[in-house]
Amino acid sequence: MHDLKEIRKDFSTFEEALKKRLVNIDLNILKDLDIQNRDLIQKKELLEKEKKDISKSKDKSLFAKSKEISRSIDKLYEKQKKIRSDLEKILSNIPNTPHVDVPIGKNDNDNVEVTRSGEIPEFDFKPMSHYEIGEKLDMLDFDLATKTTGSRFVFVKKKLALLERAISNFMLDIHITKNGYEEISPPLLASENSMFGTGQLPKFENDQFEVKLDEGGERKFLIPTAEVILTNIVKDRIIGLNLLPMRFVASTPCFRKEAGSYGKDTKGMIRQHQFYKVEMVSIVEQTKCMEELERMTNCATGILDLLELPYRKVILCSGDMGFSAEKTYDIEVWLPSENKYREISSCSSCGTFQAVRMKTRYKNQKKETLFPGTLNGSGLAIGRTLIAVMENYQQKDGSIRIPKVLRPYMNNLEKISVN
RNA sequence: GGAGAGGUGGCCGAGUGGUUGAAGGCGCACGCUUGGAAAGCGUGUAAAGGGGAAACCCUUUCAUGGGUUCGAAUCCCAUUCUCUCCGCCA
Repeated sequence: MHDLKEIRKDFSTFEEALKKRLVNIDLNILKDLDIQNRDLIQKKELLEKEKKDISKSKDKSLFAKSKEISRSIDKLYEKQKKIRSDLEKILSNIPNTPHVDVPIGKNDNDNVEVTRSGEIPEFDFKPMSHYEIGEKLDMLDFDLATKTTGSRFVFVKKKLALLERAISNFMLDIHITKNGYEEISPPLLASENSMFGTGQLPKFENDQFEVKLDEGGERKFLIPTAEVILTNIVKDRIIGLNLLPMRFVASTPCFRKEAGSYGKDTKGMIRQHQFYKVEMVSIVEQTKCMEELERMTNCATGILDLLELPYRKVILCSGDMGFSAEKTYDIEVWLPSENKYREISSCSSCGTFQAVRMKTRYKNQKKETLFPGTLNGSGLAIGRTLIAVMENYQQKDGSIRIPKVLRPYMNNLEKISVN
């Protein structure tokens, strides 16, 4: 969410920045409400002062008047409350503005490749897709998932399940021991308020799985990414400078409705309602976002380097970024069966956008209270890493070689084949 | 599910109708002390909103929302969250 005070300073610049995101929002309404709001606040405060003075004076002859003032204040307050909630409604639906580094564009066609890395494997046979490999090995079972649950779920079985677990543990270990992240095993449900904090709500409710706890309390949602729960660790808090930067990592299941992607990636486990992901989150001083974004992206690509998988790094254009992001790098891994790169990680700086929503602040050196920057990135999507390993390491006989770094996590298994 | 207790500043914790934004402690910052550190001593240290070029001023805030009152952290009601005990269960 944008800080109204900041927007107010320069409406036109803000409007320009928003245009880059191709959103159509009439800022005149916002401007107008803001003026009305402040006007009402001033009137109300004037009356409050008067009332306060009477109460302090303890002059009985003025008590009746004080009561009258109370009624006027109530009226003003009702009006102001309505306007403020209108303001907040508008503000909470405005996406973050793009950082100056971000290329202007409409959609993923306008994203810009930054680097490529790794060798694209060559096969002397036609490489199979991960689901062909998996089904032949009887280690991926989509039909079974359809039977027990429904579409867009999968059973991963036997050695492939072990491989999936190995990938998760391997990534976590690297981030914890080499990259300075604190390991967290978080709740998989998030409150409505937490979902608001990171920007999933109110705008993207259709993508979320809501869970009924029949408590009558606050609504709860299955996390679409651990970003939600890890970032909200600092919700409603003022953080001491000595605690920054904070870096958290968790490996969790993620749940998404994938509304609006009907017909997309229906085959295989590229796009599921449930998938595992290792997620990194950083909370940093607001001046250090770009620095941290580079660092975090390197943590993600570092995993692919170790797994010896070919990938490229892409910077998303203004029109393709997520709601809360100010700058995003996607990392795309090579998938032989599709003969193209597919997203395996997305690292974003949200600037102060989420901090404002979460009411997270920190004290800087000058003891000023400021909103920190928040960043999140996959390090990496586990399901898609599994796919990438299967496809890039596949052998003519339908077996899969195991990347060297994963073998210690799999009893030194070198190859997955039938039986 | 049954019974009870409680939500106060960055944190802990006093405070039961009138300068209480709120004692005390911890933490933090600065200064003194020291060869340097620790300890010790001294000083300072809430947030949000509004106004102002600024100094600064004003309003609000003791879980949330209502109520009583000229006046509420303090009294009443509702909601919510947390903790303890019992039951149930991984």
